[in-house]
Amino acid sequence: MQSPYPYPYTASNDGKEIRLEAPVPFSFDQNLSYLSRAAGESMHRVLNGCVRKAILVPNETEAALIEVDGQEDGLTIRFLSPDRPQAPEALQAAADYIAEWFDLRNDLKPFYKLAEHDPLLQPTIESYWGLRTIGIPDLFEALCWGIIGQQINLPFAYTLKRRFVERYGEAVVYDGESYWLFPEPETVATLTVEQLTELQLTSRKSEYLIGVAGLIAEGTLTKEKLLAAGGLKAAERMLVGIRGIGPWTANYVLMRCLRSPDAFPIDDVGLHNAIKHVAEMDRKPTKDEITAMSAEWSGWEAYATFYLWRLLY
DNA sequence: CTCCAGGTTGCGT
DNA sequence: ACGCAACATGGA
Repeated sequence: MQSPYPYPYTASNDGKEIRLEAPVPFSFDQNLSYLSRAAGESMHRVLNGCVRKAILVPNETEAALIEVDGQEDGLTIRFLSPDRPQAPEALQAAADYIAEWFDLRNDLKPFYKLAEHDPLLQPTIESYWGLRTIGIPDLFEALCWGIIGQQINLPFAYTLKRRFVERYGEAVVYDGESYWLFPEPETVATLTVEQLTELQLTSRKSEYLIGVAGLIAEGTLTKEKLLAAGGLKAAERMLVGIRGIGPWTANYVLMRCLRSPDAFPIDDVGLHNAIKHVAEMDRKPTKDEITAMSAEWSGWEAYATFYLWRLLY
């Protein structure tokens, strides 16, 4: 795991738009298609071939609403709100957010090379050429989403997230639509279990969310500490030590937030179903079978998982 | 009605 | 270390 560098961008003359180059393989359409797939998603909105999302930028009290458009070789990010030229820090923050969101810092060519010769992955790289693991750059959001999604079906998980976000988050309103910011850990840390069970989260998940919020609010748990832990396994141990975070959630977060290409949520039932489907099995694979099938994915388990998920979701 | 969902904990062998 | 009930509710 490497520490992130400022992602390069070029700014337009009006100071409201930036352009990022994307490394090959990249397809904006594939990534937009992924972002469009979940009707219940509350953290972004796909409109007219673009995706809109509210983000926080440094030195501003007001959240920004950005619109991301793209082509085969890059992305364009426009500030819709506030509608004025942006400070360089805000432009850089948007560039870095998008680079994390679309995983522009990982070079996928080695994954494509190994996938070409892999019976399970070969069909996926043809169908989804240029798809990147769409991320969840905010650590608290990634952990909450992992916890909320534990052991329930995906549509219900989206419903619970929406209730949580719309109750405890803040919104930027634009064109009559609300664009939500994820609730702050400082806010969630002070909630009671009852305030979350009202939303139909289980009392256990409510405890987990409040606990994780506290760890992040007090600075005990940060992305920087996870990145500095000393590799994937050390970061995983750090996460699994937290109540409510098991191996699945830890690897899910390492994959979608810390951008570890070798994170591997091997217990994931969606992965099991995808393998059953693509390998034309009449039952789900055992853990040992998955270990055998994934032996050649070494270093790219996260991408293999994400591409296989795409077959089902 | 039954079974399964993008699992984890805590307690029992 | 490994097995297993409990958690709780929605959707097929």
